[in-house]
Amino acid sequence: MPHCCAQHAPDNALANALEQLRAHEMRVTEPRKAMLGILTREHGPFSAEELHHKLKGKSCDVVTVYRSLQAMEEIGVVRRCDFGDNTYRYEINHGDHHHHHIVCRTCRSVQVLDLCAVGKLERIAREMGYENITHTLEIFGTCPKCAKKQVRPDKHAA
Amino acid sequence: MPHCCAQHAPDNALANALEQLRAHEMRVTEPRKAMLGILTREHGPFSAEELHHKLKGKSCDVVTVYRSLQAMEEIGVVRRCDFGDNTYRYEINHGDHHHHHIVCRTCRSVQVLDLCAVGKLERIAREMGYENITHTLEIFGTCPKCAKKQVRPDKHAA
DNA sequence: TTTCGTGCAAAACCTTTGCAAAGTG
DNA sequence: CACTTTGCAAAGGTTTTGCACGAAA
Repeated sequence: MPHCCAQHAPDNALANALEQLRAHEMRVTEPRKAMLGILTREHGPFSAEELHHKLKGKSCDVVTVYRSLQAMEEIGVVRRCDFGDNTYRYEINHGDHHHHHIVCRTCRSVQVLDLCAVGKLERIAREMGYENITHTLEIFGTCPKCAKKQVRPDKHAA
Repeated sequence: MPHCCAQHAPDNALANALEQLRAHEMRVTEPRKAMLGILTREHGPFSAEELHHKLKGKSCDVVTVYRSLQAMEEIGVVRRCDFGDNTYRYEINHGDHHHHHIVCRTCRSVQVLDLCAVGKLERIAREMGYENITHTLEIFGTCPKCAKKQVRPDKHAA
């Protein structure tokens, strides 16, 4: 997949992320570099388990993955997504240029929606005195494939 | 709190919800009536535990609360919110007229944002062939109160 | 009566925590 | 060297599952 702009090319994104760690007085460790390497190179949010699994060689404990993701989420290096299956997933946070997801209610497949229109809500929040504002937005639906083979489309439909 | 319109007055909302259960061939049981009574009368999303706690007298098992909420979410009677603390919370689903929340990153207080601007994204999803489309949108920030007494505002800031 | 919902108990699951050892700046 | 991060083991907490019983349509 070609990248929209230089800033989001894997290498730059990785360098950026590491820079953010330093800016927040966080240590740049092997596990963190490895995790961010994956998150900047591969696309699509991963759960802590999935990410840990991808670290095969230079493996570290799953706990470290959890802790790192949490720390990096707090400083905005990664973004946390909730796809409604009791498991949080993380993706690299490209700042302004972020997107959202459509999650199939049935097969849990994920597609990207490269558009965000939440500016109005964030502005209101800011006017209410909130700081460090972020948001999460996920869209759910039944994907075309699943809609077709649905046995009883109305039973579990909204 | 006065209600925006008759449709969202507690009694009507409750009747509506029960009607939706029947429309989906779901049984109208005591626990479900009680749960929906609370969800239509009291405001603010509740976790399964919280809801169960509010059922004191006509109590049922927590498991039933979990199962009912899940079932009612699937048919769109309630909406599930993720406030980033590993606990799902549910609120009655007023269909079109829904709102969103600002959650304080620090004290977890919640305020309502009575506005939704996700139409564009939902439209795109529909054009992609998705059906039964819904979404979740939560805004996070540090509330004014917490921003003031923050010891090291930059350490955990985005 | 047939199907769906509930209770109870137990499991599954993801995530967090404590503490000593190791690594980073 | 001071401070942060990691590993391991264990706990925590929420949510799910199985099965027999009870309730709704």
